[in-house]
Amino acid sequence: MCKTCGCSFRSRDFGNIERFIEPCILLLLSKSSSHGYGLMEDLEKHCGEKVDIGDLYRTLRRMEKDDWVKSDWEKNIAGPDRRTYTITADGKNFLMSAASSLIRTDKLIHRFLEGYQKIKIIH
Amino acid sequence: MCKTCGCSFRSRDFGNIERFIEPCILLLLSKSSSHGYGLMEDLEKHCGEKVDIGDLYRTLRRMEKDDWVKSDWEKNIAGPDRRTYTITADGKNFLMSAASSLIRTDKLIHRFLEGYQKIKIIH
DNA sequence: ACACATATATGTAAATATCATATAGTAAAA
DNA sequence: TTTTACTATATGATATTTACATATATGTGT
Repeated sequence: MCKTCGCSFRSRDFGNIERFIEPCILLLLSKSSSHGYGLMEDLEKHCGEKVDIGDLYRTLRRMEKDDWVKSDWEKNIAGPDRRTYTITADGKNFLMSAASSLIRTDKLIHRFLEGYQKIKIIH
Repeated sequence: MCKTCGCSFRSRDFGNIERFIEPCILLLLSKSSSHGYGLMEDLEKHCGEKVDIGDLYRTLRRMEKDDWVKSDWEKNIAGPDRRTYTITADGKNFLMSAASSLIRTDKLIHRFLEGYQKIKIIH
C-alpha cells in the first residue's frame, strides 16, 4: 500500500539490488577507514546511492557482526565522537565475491534489455 | 542465520534485484500469453532466472491485483486446467519504466565495478 | 494401484527496507 | 543565553520481499 497517496499500488522504486550498499561500503573502506556519517556522504557522492541513514548505521553494525569490518571509537574535537570502521580480511573476500555476483547480475540485466529492445522494435 | 550449516552468516546469494522476476514475466507475456507453470520453464530457459514456483504463482496473483496482467482459466485436456495470463496496458507501461530503472541499476553496477577494478590494481 | 509430471496455491518464517523518533556534542547566530 | 543547525549514532515499528515447506488436484504411463 502506497503511503503517500493511500492508493493500492506499491510505491518502492524498482530495480533495487538487495544489500547493494554493503559492497559499496566495503569498496569505500578499502580505500580508507571511515565512520557512518562520512560514509553516507561518500556513498551519495561517489556511488550514486541515496542512503537511509538509519539503515546505514544498522547495516554497519550487522557487517561488524559478520566480521567484514571492525570498529573503534575515535575522539572528535569538532563534534560528537565517531565510530570508525575498518575493512577486515573477510570483508575483502566478501567484496571480491560480491563483484563476481554483480557481474552475473549485470549479464541478467543485459539479457533482459536485449529482449526488451526486440519487442520494442516489433510493437 | 544460515539454515544449511547453522552458522551465523547470512546464506542468501548476493546481487539479487528486488522483484526482477516481474519485468521478466511481462517481457515473456508481451511475446505471448502463458500460464504459471509454462512461465517457470521459460524464465529458467530464456531469462537465466531460477524460480521458486510458489513465489511465481504468488507474484502472478499480485501482478493481476496491480492490473499488470489479467487471467482466464483455460481448459487443458492433457492435464490440470491452466490459468492463462495476458499482459495489460498498465503492464506494458510498467515494463517500460522497469527497463529505465534497470538501465540506471546497470550504471550503478558499472560504476561500482570500475571502482573495484581500480582498488584491485593497487592491492 | 501407484508413481510421476503437470498445475495452482497457501502457511510460515526470515531477511531486508522504510519511515519515524531518540539522544547527544559542538558551533554559531539571535 | 537560549535557540538553531550541523554532526553523529542508534533503535522502534512496520511493510515488503524472499525462501522453504506443504497442500491439493488432474492426467499419463506402467
